[in-house]
Amino acid sequence: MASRVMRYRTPKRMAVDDPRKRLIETGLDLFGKYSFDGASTRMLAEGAQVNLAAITYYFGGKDGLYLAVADYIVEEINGLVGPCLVKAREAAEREGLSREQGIEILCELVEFFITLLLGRPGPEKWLSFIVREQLCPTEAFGILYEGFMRPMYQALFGLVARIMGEGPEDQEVKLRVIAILGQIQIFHISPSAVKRTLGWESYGPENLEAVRCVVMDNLRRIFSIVPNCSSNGSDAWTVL
Amino acid sequence: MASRVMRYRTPKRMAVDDPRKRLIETGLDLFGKYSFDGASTRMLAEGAQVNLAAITYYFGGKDGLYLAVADYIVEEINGLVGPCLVKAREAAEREGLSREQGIEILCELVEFFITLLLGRPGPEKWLSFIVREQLCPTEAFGILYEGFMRPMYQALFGLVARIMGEGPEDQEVKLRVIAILGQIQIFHISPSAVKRTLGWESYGPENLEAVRCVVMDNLRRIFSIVPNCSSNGSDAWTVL
DNA sequence: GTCTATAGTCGGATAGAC
DNA sequence: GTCTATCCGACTATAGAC
Repeated sequence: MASRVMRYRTPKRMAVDDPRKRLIETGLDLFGKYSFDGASTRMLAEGAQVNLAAITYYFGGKDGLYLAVADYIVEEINGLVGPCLVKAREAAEREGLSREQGIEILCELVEFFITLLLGRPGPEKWLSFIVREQLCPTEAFGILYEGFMRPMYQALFGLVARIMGEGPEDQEVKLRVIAILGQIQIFHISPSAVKRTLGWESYGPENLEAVRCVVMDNLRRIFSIVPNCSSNGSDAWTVL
Repeated sequence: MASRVMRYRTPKRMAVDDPRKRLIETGLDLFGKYSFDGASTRMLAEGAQVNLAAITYYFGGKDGLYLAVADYIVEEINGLVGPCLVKAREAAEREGLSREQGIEILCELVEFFITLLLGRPGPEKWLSFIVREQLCPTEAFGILYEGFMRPMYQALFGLVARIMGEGPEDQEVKLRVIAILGQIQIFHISPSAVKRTLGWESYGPENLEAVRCVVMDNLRRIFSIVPNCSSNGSDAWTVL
């Protein structure tokens, strides 16, 4: 993949103590925490324990580092969820896939997302960065959207369309998928409110299990029956 | 209410052309769009069409304006959702409230939230401000949380606890409420991704109706039956 | 590749006229 | 209350030694 950051100095290998990598990971942390303007080059250099001038040397400037962080997020996410999406795409096109099988694969996928996002310390940082780009999109948003959002949505749309017996471009399918992702997303995006409300200090294993349990249960309920949700006011329910 | 902003210059009335009010509304807009650091005092003054020195004069500085915006958001939200929360609290304590009645009131409440947040141009600005405070809480987060989040959560917990036949402090009740709010929240927090994915230019009336339809349907499905979601792995379903 | 020193810009706050 | 002018600190970027 011809990454954008390659326009500047590129090392042979990305070693653990590579100043380039340290800068990107510090950028992910600080841009996410404090926003682009809130994270100064001095903070970034100090956090990565590199010299101030290294930012310009490696990335051409603060903007370049910011875009490199976006590239980094895309690579990390695709590395982790890529195999799952392949599975989802394969299922969506499989001949004779039953509704139950489809739901089961969707459940596995959602469960994977929950564990991935809440279970480890890293991914919470991605979310802050991504959310800020959603609120006020810059050039980095295009990298994120085309890099992992579009493929992820497409895979989920295809699978859920299959479950609901609709086309992957069906609007209700898309809205249903987005709503489900919203249930997961809120636990990352509103950690302060969630923790304060629930009296949690952090997302420990038992808290993660409680979230997983409720979201998965909601998911199964939502797909147990699918209605005709047309805007003509019809409330007919059809069992597929 | 003894608002924090009252520590500085206070006008007799909050007129439409009041520079104080213009600054607060501009602050809401620009802090939400560009973050605290991203919105400079010069941008704020120009946006509100007041002199640069007015910020210090009225609010003691940029920080004071920021906190005043938080106070303003709390007042606006409470003015709009306050009556609904009263209704929810009343229902939660009503003698002989049936499960169906409880669900109906919950649906009305959620429907109100959806229309409120997606139907008008104003509230989307609150969300950006609030989300930024969630990602990186400052003193303003306490104002927001105590001002409207806690009361709102409490009211919803009480109602849903009643529907589920649990106490308002039950963890599953809380998680269920948060997940439902997540379904609504994602449409505000990820407008860029949602619009791009759905090919929407904005949240017009017909789009709003589509979102409402799916979220309300999910809501009814989730509460049609309530399972024992204990962590011992039991998958028993109990109809209440 | 790494570092220091510094240039040039822009930020928030303030003094003081009106 | 409103405005102009200005101070001072912090910021990003760069030149150039090593």
